[in-house]
Amino acid sequence: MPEGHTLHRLALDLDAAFAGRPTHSSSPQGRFADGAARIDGRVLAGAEAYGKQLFVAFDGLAEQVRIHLGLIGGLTISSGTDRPVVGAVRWRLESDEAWADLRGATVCTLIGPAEKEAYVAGLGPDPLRGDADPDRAWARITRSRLTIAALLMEQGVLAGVGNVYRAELLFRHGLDPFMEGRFLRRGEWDALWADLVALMHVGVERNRIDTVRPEHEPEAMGREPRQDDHGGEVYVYRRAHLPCWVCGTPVRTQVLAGRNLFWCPRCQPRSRRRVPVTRAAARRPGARGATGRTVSSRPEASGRPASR
DNA sequence: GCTGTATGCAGAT
DNA sequence: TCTGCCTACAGCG
Repeated sequence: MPEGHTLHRLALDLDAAFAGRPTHSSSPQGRFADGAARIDGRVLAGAEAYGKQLFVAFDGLAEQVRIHLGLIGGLTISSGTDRPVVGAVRWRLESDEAWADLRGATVCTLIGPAEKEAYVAGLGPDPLRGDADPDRAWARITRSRLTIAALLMEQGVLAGVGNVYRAELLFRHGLDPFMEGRFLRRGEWDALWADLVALMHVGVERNRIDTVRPEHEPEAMGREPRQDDHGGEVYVYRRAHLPCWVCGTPVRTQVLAGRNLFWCPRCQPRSRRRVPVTRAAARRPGARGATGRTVSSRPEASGRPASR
């Protein structure tokens, strides 16, 4: 579920459902019992996302709830009076009209203002925030020897971009994921940032990730819409070995920095400025370039084929 | 019922 | 660079 657009959408939805209203908090699962007790009965002041972090403030309390959904966490908001506890609910937030359940988050805790400031300071610019300064990200990228694919997912470089947006963004701009950040041109970065801002705003509106251009939408191509848990229409994410919507070439996949990377080898041709195959990476059988710093010329020799 | 996988990240090694 | 965490769900038997 959670890339930056999910958290910003949740902040909006929490505000709409709870802001300005007295709330009741509990922790059926127990792991947020202390925090829930501190905020129980307070009026919710507002929710705010920064990258993949979600902060919830309450009237008369300097501390805020900090939530990070991790890979599998979810926060659902519902209305109505029938409110069964289903599964492991870390935090339940209720008003007279609405209720929200948090499950599976890696972080749900109360933090003070200084602590919040420290977390936010460690994040790169968030394309979904009006106060974002893309030059901060550019400064990191343009002097980095890491792959552009790895850099886009680095939260200290860019806040809120995850595995789907990074793969789709690189595809839309025809960029080799393995190109070193320092070889990205300023004009290319400006285009990437502008595209991210637009794509992620669409993500917030639709509450899903859609990245295909009008001419590649299912209706335009006469194909079935994507039917899986993501819902969104994408070019390469999780489409390994399937034909590229643009050129028909099978989409490729490879593990990079512990995550599955997807790209079209034809639409995103190899850059002469891609991360070189170092002697060490070539010699060591296990070397797979997991940091994004080095890359094996024969990923299938790594002992763990990407899939198939 | 079990296994594998997932839009993430921290901490150990 | 690897493992662990937390939950849900698809795919398998």
